[in-house]
Amino acid sequence: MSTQPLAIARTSYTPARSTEPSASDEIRLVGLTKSFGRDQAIYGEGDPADLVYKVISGAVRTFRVLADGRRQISDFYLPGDVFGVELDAERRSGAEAISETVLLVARRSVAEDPEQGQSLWRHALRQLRRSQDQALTLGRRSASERVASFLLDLAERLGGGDELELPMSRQDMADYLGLTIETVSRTVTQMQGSGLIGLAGCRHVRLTRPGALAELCE
Amino acid sequence: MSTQPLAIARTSYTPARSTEPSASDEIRLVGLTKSFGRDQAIYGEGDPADLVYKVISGAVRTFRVLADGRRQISDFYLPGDVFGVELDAERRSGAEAISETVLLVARRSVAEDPEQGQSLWRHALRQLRRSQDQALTLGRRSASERVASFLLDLAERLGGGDELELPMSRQDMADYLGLTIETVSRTVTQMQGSGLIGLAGCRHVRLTRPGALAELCE
DNA sequence: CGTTAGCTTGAGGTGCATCAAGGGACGTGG
DNA sequence: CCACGTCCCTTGATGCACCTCAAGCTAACG
Repeated sequence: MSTQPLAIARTSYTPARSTEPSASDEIRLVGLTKSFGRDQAIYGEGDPADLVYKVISGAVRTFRVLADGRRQISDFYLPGDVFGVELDAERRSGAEAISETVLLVARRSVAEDPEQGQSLWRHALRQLRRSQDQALTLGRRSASERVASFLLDLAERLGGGDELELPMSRQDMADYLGLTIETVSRTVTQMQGSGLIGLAGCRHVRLTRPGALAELCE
Repeated sequence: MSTQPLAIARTSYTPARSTEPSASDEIRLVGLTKSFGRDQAIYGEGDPADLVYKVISGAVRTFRVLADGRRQISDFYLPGDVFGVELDAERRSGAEAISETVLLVARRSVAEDPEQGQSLWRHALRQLRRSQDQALTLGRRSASERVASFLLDLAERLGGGDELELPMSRQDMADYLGLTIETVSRTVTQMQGSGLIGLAGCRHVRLTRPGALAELCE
């Protein structure tokens, strides 16, 4: 749980607007901004799905849990990413802030506006592609292959450099990759040992041999 | 490979039209029908993605393969299902007929027609939901839980009865569930032994205790 | 009635999970 | 400024679920 008491979500009453250039693929959202503390729930499974979100700052995880508590993280959302678009009226997964996070909140109808053109189904297809990539990883890759593909994907999403700050804990990585926290930790340590990556604190990673990492993923 | 020499795809030059009632969720396609033999490729990874398909009869698998041949089946498509809608101009996965199959083939632009309204993004979101379900299964469920959820899902898609004919081989099931063929076979045999299912030939399954199967999946 | 492709079954190995301690960083209070 | 607690990460020892390797078996088909 959070080290600080969970903040009540703070809603800014200054109307905000998504600032991205309106490339055809960008979903334009208009709404309010809202802040969330670490580990704070944004919505839960079964909640009404009448809002959509765009990450302004921070990071978000969406996830499903089985009855006995096993958790699978569906995806992580970083600044600029849109999440919360659902097929039905109810949430099929939960969403939580990973760290102190600011979101742009819009009514679902804004995203579904026909004015948006192709952007909504292109968004859905991008999500689908990511989910299918994840399924390939979960179904057919070894632990080190999973971690390698995760680091490469994250590095690219965070700007493409060879140095990155992990926004999430080892437990989150494990629940995304279908592993245990111990296996993730051991795998990262081994990668450091074999010179594939460098660590400066457990959250700061440098990809020293990105080519070798990519080979691991084929 | 196929027992019979792979048939050249037979194209019917009778214009055909998808016959479903135009519920808001149905993608209406107009095109030609085309037949494929067992294990025949419909398209391969990297092919131009300018066509979309609807299954008229038979069954289809889409899949990705790693460099060393490991294969992950993304999904199976049954009569009435639409597949082949892609984000980019190139296929990111391959598609093959599982058995003798007839498809309705349409230009991609037909599916992307704004006239279709919400049906396209609703289709993409349904696919996404299925893929996320699969990710939960691959990441967090045991072999018997995987097989149980697979059988329940398939039974529902095939009409909801408690008796079903598996359209695919054990190998296909294994590659969808992230297991080996041996583990799938053993699991099915055990389920028969414990009275959860009945088998009449390896392709014909009766769900004798669907409730118990559902409990396995939580 | 032989051939073959796919399924099942068995024996043994292994990659990752589980269980259990130890760090190390950070914040809090004395 | 240092003692102390807490949370998270790491490391070690052991176990097991599933994989691998290797035969058999069954059914469909020529």
